[in-house]
Amino acid sequence: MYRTKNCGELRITDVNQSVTLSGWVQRTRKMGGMTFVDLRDRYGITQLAFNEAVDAALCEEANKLGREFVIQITGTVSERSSKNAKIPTGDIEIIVSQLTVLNAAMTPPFTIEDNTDGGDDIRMKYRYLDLRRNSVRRNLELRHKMTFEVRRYLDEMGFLEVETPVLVGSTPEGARDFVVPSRMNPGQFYALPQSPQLFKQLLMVSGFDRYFQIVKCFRDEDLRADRQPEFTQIDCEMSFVEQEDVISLFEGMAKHLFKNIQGVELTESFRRMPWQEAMEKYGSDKPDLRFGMEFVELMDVLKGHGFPVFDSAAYVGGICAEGAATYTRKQLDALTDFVKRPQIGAKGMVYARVEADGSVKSSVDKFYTQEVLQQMKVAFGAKPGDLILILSGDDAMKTRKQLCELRLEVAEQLGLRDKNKFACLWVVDFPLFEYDEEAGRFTAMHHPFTSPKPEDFDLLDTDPGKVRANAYDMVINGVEVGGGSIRIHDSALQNKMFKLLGFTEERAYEQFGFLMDAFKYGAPPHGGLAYGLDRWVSLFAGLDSIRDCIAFPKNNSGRDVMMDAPSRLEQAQLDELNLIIDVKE
RNA sequence: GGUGCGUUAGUUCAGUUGGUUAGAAUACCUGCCUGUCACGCAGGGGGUCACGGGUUCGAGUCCCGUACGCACCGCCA
Repeated sequence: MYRTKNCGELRITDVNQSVTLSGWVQRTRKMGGMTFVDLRDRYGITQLAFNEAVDAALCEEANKLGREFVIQITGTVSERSSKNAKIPTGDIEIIVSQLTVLNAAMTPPFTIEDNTDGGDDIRMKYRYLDLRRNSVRRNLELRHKMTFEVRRYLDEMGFLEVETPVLVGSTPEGARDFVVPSRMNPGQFYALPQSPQLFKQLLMVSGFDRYFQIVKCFRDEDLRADRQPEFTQIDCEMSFVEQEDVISLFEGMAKHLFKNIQGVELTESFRRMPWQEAMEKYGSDKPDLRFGMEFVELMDVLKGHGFPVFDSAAYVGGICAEGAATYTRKQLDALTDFVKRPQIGAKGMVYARVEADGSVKSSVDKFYTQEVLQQMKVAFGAKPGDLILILSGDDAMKTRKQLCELRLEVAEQLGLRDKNKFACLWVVDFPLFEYDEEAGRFTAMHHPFTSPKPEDFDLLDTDPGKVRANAYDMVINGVEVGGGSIRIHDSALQNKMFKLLGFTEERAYEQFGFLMDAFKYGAPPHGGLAYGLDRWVSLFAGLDSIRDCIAFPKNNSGRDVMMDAPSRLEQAQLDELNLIIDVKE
């Protein structure tokens, strides 16, 4: 037997027990005739003690142990003469009588400690060593706990977990597909699913009623800190439901997770915000509501006073940062540079500070009377000590997005984006379509199976851009953790959608014929939602990147640097797949 | 496809105005040390300054290009 106890469970009450432990050598400390070894496994650290005076040969063996050696020991649990209050096993140590080296280890390229000396790159290359560290291991434990609680909740609610295929057909809409060549069908390819969307809708037609799946999804798009090419969704679908039913059940799941994972009891209903309002007040469809700083539109107040930038603008708006009048010129210049970065693209930034006497001092004082500036102050409800920041531009939507970036940056600087605080909301009433300038046509904002709101049906023919969808996103702290919609279950309406999206009838049938056929055989009204597991775990763990809660993530270029994938194929393999590679070097 | 930042010891980084032998911390090795737990003390080894080109009497340092990494924009129904 390799072990009778693990390295995290022995306590003072276990003294005098004989135990066998196995694990990794975290560190050895030689103190003359005494040698201490910290033995680690995933449960904790237990100190081993060797005494030269008692067994010189054994002590000599212990002195030869290197970091990360895998060893097995047998000994007696003993009370320490000097205890370590910092670790749970700190009251005891093992007086070792037997030591076996199960496997020696090379010196690891970085230290396996909470505060490792390793950078991201090297940690990813030796991810199996990185995973030995507490911080990374804890993230995976949290992930496990979350999927466990999700299954518990959904099972209680009568949901059935059904697996759907990973080798599916490619569809042109949406993100790029990862494709897999078919050996048995020369020249043909499978795609990896971007989501099990069609399958879960078909399961509703099949009468499965309440389905879920914790499932890998694949999108061949550029990566970000919160985007991996393969990621995990908690994918759900329900029959005979309206938007309200879906929202209420999955708000319940969110609350279940908050309670059982975070220990936070959320009693109030999540706030609902129409998409239109989110865009106007926060310049984003996923606003961070941990703090205020709502946009205030200033067209009426500031236009027509001779400041050319504002006079010619399509949008003038600002935010009020409470108590930020202490910002120095240098800090304000830095903020101006921030919004002028190419990624954000603002032309400039105007600031106005409310002085102790209530007067307003602005960077564009010469254009405005104190009276106008006071009107502005009133519009924000600003107090002495507050700082007003204003952006303007020719494109209202773009300017709002710039103001959104500024709002988040200022909040970050003021410490308002507290990782231990959570602000949950539903963004609802998304537009059904958005206009794609490049393609010169409407595309589905959510996906082509999303149903329009019945009261907007008439607009489908007259003004598609104004049609609102039965779609909803759950947003926590500015992170879109999930989203869904009530689907179309009527083949005529689905046909109409495809037509509006620029599909010919033949093309629509070729791509989605099976779905339209299915709708003709008795499809129940249905709808659902998918949560992004990786993002949600990151949120709960306070991580900056979803990579930290994925055991073996891809790097920025979509590579697995550990196994060095993707890689070239052997010619024989290419031949078998009927593939000719033509890479332009 | 684009923008910004970065690449120096096993690792994390510093390296001034371009100037002699490129440093620190940590890790590693050796010795000392009987209650350490980030042990301590003494000593030691360890460098293709990412790669290619250019400027210069002289380049880790300046310029151009390439590769790689990170963040972001586009993209992500």
